[in-house]
Amino acid sequence: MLDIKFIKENPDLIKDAARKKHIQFDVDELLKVEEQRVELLQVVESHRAKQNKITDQISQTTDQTEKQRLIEEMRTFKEDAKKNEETLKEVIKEWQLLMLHVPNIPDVSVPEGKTDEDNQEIRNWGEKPEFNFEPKDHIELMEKLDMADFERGSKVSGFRGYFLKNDGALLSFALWNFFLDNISRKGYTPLMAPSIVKKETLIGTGFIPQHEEDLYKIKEGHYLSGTGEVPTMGYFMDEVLKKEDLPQKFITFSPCFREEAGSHGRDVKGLVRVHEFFKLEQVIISEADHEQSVNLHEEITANVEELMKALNIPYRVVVNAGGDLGIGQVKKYDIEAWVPSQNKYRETHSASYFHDFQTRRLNIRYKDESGKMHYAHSLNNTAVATPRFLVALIENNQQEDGSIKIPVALQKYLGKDTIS
RNA sequence: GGAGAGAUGGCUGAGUGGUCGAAAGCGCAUCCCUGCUAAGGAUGUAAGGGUUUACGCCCUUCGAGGGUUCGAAUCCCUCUCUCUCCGCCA
Repeated sequence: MLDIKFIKENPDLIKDAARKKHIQFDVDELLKVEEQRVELLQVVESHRAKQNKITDQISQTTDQTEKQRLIEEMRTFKEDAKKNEETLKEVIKEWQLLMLHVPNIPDVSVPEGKTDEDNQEIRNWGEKPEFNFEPKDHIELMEKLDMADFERGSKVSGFRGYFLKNDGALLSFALWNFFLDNISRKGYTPLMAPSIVKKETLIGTGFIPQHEEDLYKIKEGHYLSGTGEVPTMGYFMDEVLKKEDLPQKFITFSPCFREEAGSHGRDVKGLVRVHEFFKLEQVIISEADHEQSVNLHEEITANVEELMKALNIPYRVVVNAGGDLGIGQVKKYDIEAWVPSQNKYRETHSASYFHDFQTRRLNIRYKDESGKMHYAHSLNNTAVATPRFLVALIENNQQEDGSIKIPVALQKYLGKDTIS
């Protein structure tokens, strides 16, 4: 959500934001409704002011006849206002719905483009492994080593179901601990967050109304969150924070659930795209300062790159094109790990910042030194998402005999140097 | 699942039909006193919105939504959440 004043003063910026993000939004329609809203508001408010005045008179009048007369007067006076009050309510409803669809302004450095194919690589790291044998994909590798069971996964859970078994399970725990350890050490507060979340948190973070179809709805008003970002942002919903307590940095662990609506033909096998997975997510609530947001965005990206390097997984960082940004994102980097079996980089992490888009919807504010209220800024990035991350880890470290070499940094977390 | 209690400003907490946007305390801000990193005193201090060059004026908000009433923090209904006791349970 953006400030309506800002929208009124900069309609062209909104138009351009919608264009760049390839989002349909009619700013003029909103401005028309806004005009109606203010106009009606003034009529209704002046009527209410009069009403309040008479009410005061009634309470102060000692003359009983006069009192009765005023009360009679109020009865008819109230009737007159009813219609305007009701119209105003409807206009506000319409206004609120439109406001939820106003896209946030993408940063000037965000490249033009419609889809993730237009994302631009800004750097890459690591040597793509050269195998002197035919590399296998993670499915084959994991099944051979009894690390995963996909057949029973779909028997029990259905499409995209999976079991992780033996070292497949242990490797997941090792990764979680590795990332949690290293990132919490940087001052991020470990948090285990609920996955069952209320609708407000999803509206607040921008997943509803835009992506409701990708959420599992479990009962009226309750959903399974697709990311720890949602409950972590909800953590401070409707709160006023102290400036000196910012930034708040979290490393959140949570199960994540995604319908994957509209992606039925993609990544149908294996662990790349599943309905339920686990994620450690970095979430930051910071001061309302663009420069600080930018710096923290680089920080949460660097946190991951550092650990990718420690795990010796070749990756690249792309800056996402306008069309690949969510409605609230100002800028986004994806970190993509090299996947040998597919001979391409696949997204394993996604780092974005939102300015006050989410905090405005969630009503997360802080007071500065002069006592002025501000909506905070928010950012987030994946730390590690399993089982998808296993794909890159396993495939890049496979040996000719089908065993998996464990990167040195991870060995102490798994307790061995090879899976065989 | 059964029974009961509750939800008030940044926080704690009074307030059961008009004088309440709301006592008191804490916290915070400014000033005074003191002169040593203590204590005391004074004043101020909710948010959002409309309007205004500005001072200001006005509207809304006491968990959410409806209702009763000339008038609701206060009465009624629905919902959400919290707490206590019982039951069940990893």
